[in-house]
Amino acid sequence: MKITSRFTVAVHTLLVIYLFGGRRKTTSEFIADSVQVNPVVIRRTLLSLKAAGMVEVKAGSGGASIVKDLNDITLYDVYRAVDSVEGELFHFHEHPNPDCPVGKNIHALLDDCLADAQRAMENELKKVTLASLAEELKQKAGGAPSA
Amino acid sequence: MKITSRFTVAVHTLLVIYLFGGRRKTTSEFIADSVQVNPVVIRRTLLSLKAAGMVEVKAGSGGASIVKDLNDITLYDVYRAVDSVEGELFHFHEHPNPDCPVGKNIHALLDDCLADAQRAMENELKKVTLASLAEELKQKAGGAPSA
DNA sequence: ATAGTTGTAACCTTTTTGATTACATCCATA
DNA sequence: TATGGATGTAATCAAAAAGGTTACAACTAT
Repeated sequence: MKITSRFTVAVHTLLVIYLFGGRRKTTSEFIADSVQVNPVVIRRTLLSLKAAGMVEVKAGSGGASIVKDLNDITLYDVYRAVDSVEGELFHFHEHPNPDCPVGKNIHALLDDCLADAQRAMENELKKVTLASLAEELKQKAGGAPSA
Repeated sequence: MKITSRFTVAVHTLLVIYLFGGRRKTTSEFIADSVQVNPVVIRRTLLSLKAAGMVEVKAGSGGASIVKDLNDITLYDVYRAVDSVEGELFHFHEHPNPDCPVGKNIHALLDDCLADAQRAMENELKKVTLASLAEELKQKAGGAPSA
């Protein structure tokens, strides 16, 4: 199975707000047009990012803005903010037979390994800040985006 | 989202065959009783493990046996054998708007990071051999399992 | 007041998993 | 060589999760 696209949608959302913030009113509809999903999906994403203290959303008048230093937001933070993985990454079969020596011990045998693997993945996400992505984006997109 | 339990089921299956091989006929039903899933699920698992060259299954008479040195089987090999993750671990939103500087570049920005994260997770799985798990299992289960 | 937005519930569809049933095929052996 | 126990595999089913979509109340700048 794959990790939900909420994660990449959320990163995309932050980058749109960053790049267009100030020059445009970054409404859910505007962002949705860049991500190409339903505006409600973006609103839900913004709620998560707001709960994580990354953005602020103007209720009636519209528009989102970033309220945390992008140097202090890693991909891992975004990944967590939108609950990309609920608890454990690996899905265990739930009722191994406790009357079998394998069934009785399989959890003890695997839990640590699997947790290590998950942690290794998450630690990679911690290495990347939104600031570095934003910087790279600016270079790729050229100094003055127009779309 | 979570990675399919096929993975932990497959590891469990191999360990049952290892621990009881020789003393019992490890049929799909016997293994299913330890894992606590439907025997057909085990048969499908065994087909995957067979295709990966890890086990041999006696068609008519029944029973599976391990045909590869457990030192040469890592958790990663099992993970691959049962297609735990099909391609990319992270699910990307599929149609970002190419007319937006963010939509146009989001893939280029994230693909490497996400691939690194996935690779880090998989590399952890490569560190663990079935032989080490089997050894640990023997210790935990005591020298002479009876169930 | 109004027009444009957000917050949020409700519902639907699609996809994926795994459970289950069913049965043809296979094979050791009695 | 008939048979009983297994496997291989297709066909369904149901449950869970993710997104898409509609709808609308509440909010706010003007």
